Amino acid sequence: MAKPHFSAGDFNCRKSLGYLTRRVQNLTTPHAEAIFADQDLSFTQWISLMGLSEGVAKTSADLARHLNHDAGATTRLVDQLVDRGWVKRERSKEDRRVVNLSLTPQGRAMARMHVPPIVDFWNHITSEFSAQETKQLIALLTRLIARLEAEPAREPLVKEKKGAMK
Amino acid sequence: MAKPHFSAGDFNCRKSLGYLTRRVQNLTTPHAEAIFADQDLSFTQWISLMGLSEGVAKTSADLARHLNHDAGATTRLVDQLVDRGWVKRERSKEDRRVVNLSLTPQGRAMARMHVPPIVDFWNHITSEFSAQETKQLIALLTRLIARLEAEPAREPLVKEKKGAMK
DNA sequence: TGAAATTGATTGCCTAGGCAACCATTGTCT
DNA sequence: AGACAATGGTTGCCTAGGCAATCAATTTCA
Repeated sequence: MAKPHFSAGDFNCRKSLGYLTRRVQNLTTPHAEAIFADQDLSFTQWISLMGLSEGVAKTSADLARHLNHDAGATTRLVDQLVDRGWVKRERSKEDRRVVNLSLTPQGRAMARMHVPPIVDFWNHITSEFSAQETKQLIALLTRLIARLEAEPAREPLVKEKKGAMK
Repeated sequence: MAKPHFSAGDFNCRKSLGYLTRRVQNLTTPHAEAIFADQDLSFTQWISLMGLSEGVAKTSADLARHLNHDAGATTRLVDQLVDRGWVKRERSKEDRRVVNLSLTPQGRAMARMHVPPIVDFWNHITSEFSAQETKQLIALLTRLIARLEAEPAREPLVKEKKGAMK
């Protein structure tokens, strides 16, 4: 194992991956949400449709993991998508616990329709990056994700907090 | 302006920066929160203390921008930090609208105390990265952030959504 | 085989955070 | 100076999402 890259002693958030990735998220999300502000679907809903569209998720549980949402929240999210006729629920034949989700033609159209403004935004933001740099960034993030996915998602073992929340 | 890096036609979320950065966030946040699960402060509270500690934020409005939170939510967040004796509010002399925030010694200790486990986590995750690669990733993210900060945070101009939310 | 643990999904309940209205203060433009 | 816009902060209200309990189905393992 190589020398660690970060040390607590001279910690500087501006050089920490946690801070930087979070900051990217905090800066981009408002722009993405603005794109959906006058549409009849939210950014989160669009992400869900895209997740189904691209095969990243096939069930509610997939979607929950994908969005890092609670299972309950995801059920309600899917409810909305079903209500609007964008998603279809179908009890699985192989494993009767799972409910398979699929996009309706309208859902598919709704997902695809909002891709261009998002792509435009990112092209705008990365306009000063070279092709090489963009590629590098994508590759590094992909490796980081692979490493994180290998890491067991540890759940909060101790439910009680130290101090009373009151 | 160079050739754009992304196109809507052959969109693939696994190669999109929005998807990748969001995924990093979704995968890391649970780990970070697990670190605070048995403590008497939350991850968000710790981030706030760190923001004050590192001078990234000096006021409630700063903190709101920093966390990408609503001003109201931030007021209540600060309330909690003040109640616990970690943060002090002080009306500014120069601009009597602003309330300057500062860490108490306890607040400073609380912030610093939780740095090591976070750093350990990131060292663990990046253990297979070379020093060069880590540096590169940090540099690219930093440039991305600079570009995003230059971009005006567009607010939702049209308040009404297209379809009735009901 | 059968008991226990695991997983998927749903629901009720509760909290963190978004939205809007509000006031005070400051900056800007004429 | 005075009107108007912009900013900082607080509060009430509401919603999205977290937690826990529950049930059904499946897997694991003694």
